[in-house]
Amino acid sequence: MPERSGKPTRDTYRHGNLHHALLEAGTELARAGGPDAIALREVTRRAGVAPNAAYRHFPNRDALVQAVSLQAMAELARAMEEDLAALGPADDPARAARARFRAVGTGYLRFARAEPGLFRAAFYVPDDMALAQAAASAGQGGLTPFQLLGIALDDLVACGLMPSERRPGAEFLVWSCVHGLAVLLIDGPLRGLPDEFAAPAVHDLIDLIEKGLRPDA
Amino acid sequence: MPERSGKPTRDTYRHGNLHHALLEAGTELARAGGPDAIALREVTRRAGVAPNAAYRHFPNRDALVQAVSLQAMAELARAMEEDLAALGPADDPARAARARFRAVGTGYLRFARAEPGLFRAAFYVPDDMALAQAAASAGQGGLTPFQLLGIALDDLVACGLMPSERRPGAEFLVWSCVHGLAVLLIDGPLRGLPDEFAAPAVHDLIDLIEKGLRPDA
DNA sequence: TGTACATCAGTGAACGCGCGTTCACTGATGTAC
DNA sequence: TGTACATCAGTGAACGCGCGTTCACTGATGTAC
Repeated sequence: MPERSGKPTRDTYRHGNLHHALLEAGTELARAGGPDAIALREVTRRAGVAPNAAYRHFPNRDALVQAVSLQAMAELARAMEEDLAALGPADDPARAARARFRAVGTGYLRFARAEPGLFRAAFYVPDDMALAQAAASAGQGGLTPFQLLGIALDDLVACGLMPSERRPGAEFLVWSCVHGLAVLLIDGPLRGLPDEFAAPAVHDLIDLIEKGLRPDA
Repeated sequence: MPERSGKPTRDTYRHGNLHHALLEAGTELARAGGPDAIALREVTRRAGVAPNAAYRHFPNRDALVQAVSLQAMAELARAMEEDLAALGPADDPARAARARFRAVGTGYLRFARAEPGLFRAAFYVPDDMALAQAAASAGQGGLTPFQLLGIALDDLVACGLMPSERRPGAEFLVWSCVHGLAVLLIDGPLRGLPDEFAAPAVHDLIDLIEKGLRPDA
């Protein structure tokens, strides 16, 4: 007759894979409430372990949050890769490049809306270096969201859909536009906007960006 | 020999204008640490008053935070109006419309970078209606940031710099782009980017938007 | 193959913190007579 | 003009909460002989 309390129980003294369990519980908390919702005590509670047991695996709360953040960033990359993978084969390379560029944007925004908590966690940046940490936040293809966008932009340039002199730093411009809509939709004044209004906004936004990147005439 | 403690003191029993003092202290806390940093107890401490005194003026913490948020939004509007006011008189109406449009964007981003805490507070949206509250967050001109942007867009349309069929909902697209850069610069991976890199990004971003809005050729 | 022992993952209890909120109160202020 | 009184802004003390982190510990595991 085990299971007499609602808490997870163990029959072994050692947990087995506590590190992984903590990460997993932290991710669930972030999924529900963003990075601020990751409380060490609650995480250990969910792993069925004393609060201080976490300190065997992470130096402090912030380290756990950062680990969850990296995992969330990788999930974001995976979502973008999914949208890319869903594209049919295309004959025209320019059409294909455009489609891939759009998929990068729609994947990003789809993930933000589907997993707002994880999305916010992905952008939890502690205090120090920011861009440097980009590695290790890759999807299964091994590429980070930032790299996926970079490749899509390179493709646009290669197909003449974007002048090469505008390429340097273009990631940041495009990223800004897409990220802004994501933030307004999940946290900001557009929070809770139903799909039938959000979807065209996403479409129109990517149109605008694409048009803004194109050669001048 | 007053002033024996560091705390603000009063010689009157009544505070005088506690409501205002609480708002002010809340704004200072938000300025330094965003909306989450607004703690009722700290606010009352700064006003030199018992913690529960706040309840004479706000039903709970959230109400105070919302009041600070509205004030911050008004400051944002004021910053945008400043950039607009700094424009010299222009002969060509199209040139003037473009300049005003750009000023709306640069004002927004200037405020975000100058007052990141207040900027974040301005976008504190509790749980319920979001866009509805827009009123009462106006600058001294009586216009909200959203309205300032709308007027700028109307001007672009009037000058033929934007097709009128793209006008509906265009606020949200433009807002997204600018807001995204703001967020990346103050909270996100571009946090702490020095001015000499941020300034051209702002410029290029507004270029991209403007170009994306223009008629097709 | 059996035993002694070091390792170190997890325990149990406690710390101090700051928070939001509620209670019954007090006493200065402004008004009505 | 002077006095009684209602109002209500601010007091003082306390509540329960959940948090991150530290301490000295225990006991299962895996290794060395």
